[in-house]
Amino acid sequence: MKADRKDVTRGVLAKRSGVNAETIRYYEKIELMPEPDRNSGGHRIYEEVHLQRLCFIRRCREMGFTLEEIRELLSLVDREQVSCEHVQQIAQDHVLSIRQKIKDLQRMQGTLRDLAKQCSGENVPECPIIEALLEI
Amino acid sequence: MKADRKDVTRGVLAKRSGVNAETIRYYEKIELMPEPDRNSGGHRIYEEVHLQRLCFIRRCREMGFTLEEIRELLSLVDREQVSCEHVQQIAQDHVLSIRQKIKDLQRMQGTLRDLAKQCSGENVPECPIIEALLEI
DNA sequence: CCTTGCACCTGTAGTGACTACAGGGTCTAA
DNA sequence: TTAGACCCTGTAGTCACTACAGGTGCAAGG
Repeated sequence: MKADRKDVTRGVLAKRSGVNAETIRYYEKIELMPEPDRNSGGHRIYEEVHLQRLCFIRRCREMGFTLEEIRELLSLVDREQVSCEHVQQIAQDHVLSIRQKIKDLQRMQGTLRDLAKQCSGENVPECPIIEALLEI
Repeated sequence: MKADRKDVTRGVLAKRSGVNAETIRYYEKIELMPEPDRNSGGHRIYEEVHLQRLCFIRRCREMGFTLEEIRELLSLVDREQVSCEHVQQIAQDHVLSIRQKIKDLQRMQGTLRDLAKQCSGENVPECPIIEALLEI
């Protein structure tokens, strides 16, 4: 297979998918992406199916799914055994964990704001934030 | 220095501070915690000041500060150059990054709920969540 | 005094999800 | 033809821990 100027190389796939080129190699290594064909020079040449799969992964990552969760979703797709029931279970679990993270962050924000309220913010050498944090 | 049943060993410090015993060793290695004295058998023996510092670190971690941010806060304390101005700047930056994280998570949650709404959740072999994620 | 068993010691490797590098080879446009 | 952009490989680094292996110290019970 000779090189062709229209070949989708790793860099091109990276740009089209919005996934870093090194990350694509990483996904291949951990077997989240299949090995593509190579041209005569050993360069990876991708097909449309790779782009679709990579975009799927990117979107899932944007929604905070872990790679293992994505692996599970992809295995349903690969085995053509997608069922609403199963997918919705995974999605629901994920929503719950997001909700917990939001709660945790809101608590942090609250505590930090309470502390900052006691603090003048002026250039004085005694800070109530530090004092509070140092109390045993 | 002989061993003493009242000595604060690493395990005792771990319990009192709520920080994992291995983590204490890690904090020492990265020079966030100072090296304590050792008894004749080579075991670490901690003082009150270590407990205070470790609790400070734990509280900061609970508020989501990175170890590098904590290092900065601690260096102010160590140099006795705490100023409200500086501390409040660090705290404010941190509040902003927390707020951004909350926003990101809320967006995720929204998208995921929109997707899930289109999904019956029944045991059917075509899931609109997957379909949507697969679209290029 | 001796033994048992827990806590401690050290250094190192693993986690997740990448990212960056070194030291080479390939490809393309001027 | 050649410069330089891209690609190849394997490996090491990131963050904040956590877990392990293989050995030593210590306190309490018999």
